[in-house]
Amino acid sequence: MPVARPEPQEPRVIAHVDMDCFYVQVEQRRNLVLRGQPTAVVQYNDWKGGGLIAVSYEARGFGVKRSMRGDEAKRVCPGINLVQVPVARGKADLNLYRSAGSEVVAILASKGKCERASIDEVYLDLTDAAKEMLLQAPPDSPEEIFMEAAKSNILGLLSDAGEKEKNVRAWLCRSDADYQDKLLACGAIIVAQLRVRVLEETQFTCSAGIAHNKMLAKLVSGMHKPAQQTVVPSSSVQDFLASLPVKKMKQLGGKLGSSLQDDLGVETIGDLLSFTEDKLQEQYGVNTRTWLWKTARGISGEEVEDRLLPKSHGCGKTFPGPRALKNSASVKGWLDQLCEELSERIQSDLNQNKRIAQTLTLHARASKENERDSTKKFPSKSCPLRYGTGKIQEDAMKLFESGLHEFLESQNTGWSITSLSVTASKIFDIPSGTSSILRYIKGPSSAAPPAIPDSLSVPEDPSLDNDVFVKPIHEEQCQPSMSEKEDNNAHSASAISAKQRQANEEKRISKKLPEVKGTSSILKFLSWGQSTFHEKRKSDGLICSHQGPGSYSEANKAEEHNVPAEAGDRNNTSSCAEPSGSNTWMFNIQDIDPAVVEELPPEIQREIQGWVRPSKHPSTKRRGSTISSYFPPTRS
DNA sequence: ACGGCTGAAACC
DNA sequence: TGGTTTCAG
Repeated sequence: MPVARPEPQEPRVIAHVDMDCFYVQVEQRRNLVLRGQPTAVVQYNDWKGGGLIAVSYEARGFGVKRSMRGDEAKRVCPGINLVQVPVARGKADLNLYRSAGSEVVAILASKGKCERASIDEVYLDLTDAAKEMLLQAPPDSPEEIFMEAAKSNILGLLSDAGEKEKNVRAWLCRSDADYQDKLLACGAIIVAQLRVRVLEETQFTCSAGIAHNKMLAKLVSGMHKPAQQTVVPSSSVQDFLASLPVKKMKQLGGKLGSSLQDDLGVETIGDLLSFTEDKLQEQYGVNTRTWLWKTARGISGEEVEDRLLPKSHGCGKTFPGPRALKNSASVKGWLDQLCEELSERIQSDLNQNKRIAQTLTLHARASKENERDSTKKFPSKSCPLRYGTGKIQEDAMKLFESGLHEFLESQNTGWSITSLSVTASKIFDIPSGTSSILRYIKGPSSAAPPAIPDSLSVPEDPSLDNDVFVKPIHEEQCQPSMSEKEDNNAHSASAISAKQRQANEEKRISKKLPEVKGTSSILKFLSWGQSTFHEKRKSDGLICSHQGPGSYSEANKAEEHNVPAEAGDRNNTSSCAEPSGSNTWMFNIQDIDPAVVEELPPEIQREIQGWVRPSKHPSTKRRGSTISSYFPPTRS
């Protein structure tokens, strides 16, 4: 359900930039022969010619649509070029398009706050830049840029045939305009400039919408395509929305939009205006009602987030019909492939952007052998993410088994899996100055060395594959890791990540967030007597097993030693995949007593400082003896 | 037997 | 919270 946000009182200048048939453009840049030709990008050519995921404008002219099959597209447009998405590890590999998207983001982020909305879309908050331009009177922009801006489409600006560009020029610099329109005009010029730069530096064209909020900018960015931009002056909003079909509005393309049509007879956004809150009251919750009310009036307070990188990484594959997986071995095989890709991607994120993912989640779709249409769904499962391909594979398989067990409800029926996916989420920036901790996170085995002292290189260390105490590696021993230049899987240029990290760090401080939620790898530094703690699952909280002399088996023992919580202690712990028979306790990396830090090698001490802080974890409140020096009760 | 693969966000 | 659901492209 959409949620309305408070509207900033000051007028903003927001742009939404959308790449034109992006995957096609990426392929056309790789293979110039495809330029200007009817072209589509397709994945999996073996079944009915594969599914189209992007279509060039030439091909659209022939009636080729996204979500056609390759065969169908050939029928409609025999001359079409079908380019296949690269395949790696038996699945579509979108990295080529991801990094192309990053090229664009790096350019678009130069003029103001920039939010990566998807692989090929961004939002920009150009308010400051527009105000700045407005201070120079008259605004100075190169004629080349102004010419481009003059090609804008201005919503509500009536133009006699052939006079459009002249009228737009006039609109862009009319001196009697109100302040808001002047800001928008500057926004249009800035966006035109950015689009020219994108074209020059990447060879990609894009379209854009410029308005006072995200909703309106997004709404019009696709209105004139390709390679055009559209401006929404305040004065044209009412008329524009009045005739806009409800389904065109973002968030109303699905069930909510259908409900508005079917249940209330609302056909356009304008129709919504005649509905008072009372009438909507019977149908929808308060959030939806106020969102609808504001939306109908073109009001949207949603801010542009300062974020150039994705919040999660996922890889998945479907196994339709006869391809469904029916035994653990085949599931394991595919899961291994997916995890391999995921591991590679988060490793790139780590190396390039200094970000660590905390949670691994497994999703699957499944059906049971006999029950034709069991409504029962395969449950998602998650656990703390441990770096290293082998570990991810191992953990993912455990998550699968756990989910399968729950799915089957101890029935003895056969099953089949029709889709699998693994996702890495809860990604945090690593605070500057703590980067050497990364040496203890396993990197790609093919890693080549980077000799930069404070670099993020992650050396291969086979011992890290074992859940045992690992001695700190000295700087000299530091193996080189993958060079950043060779890392073509990377998500963004370091120029981006530096700027982004800076922004994130400021955000973190202002919000008083903890610097970093620790990665479980830190546990490797913590030993208790001759015991070793093994990281196990659960995101945020960690479930750890204890091995060594004097094993503790039951909750009461755990209590006695003030282990924060026994695994079954929390009502949702049962959803974790736990190794049967092992002793598991849950605690949080943030629960570590600062005293422990003193026992650690100085190098590590410095690293951990700032990571160790009181935990919010409710299950850590009990007080105990021995182990409390390691895992003190929370004060709070 | 399918649009496949991604991603974000709100709800409970 | 983690897990589910919705939406989008």
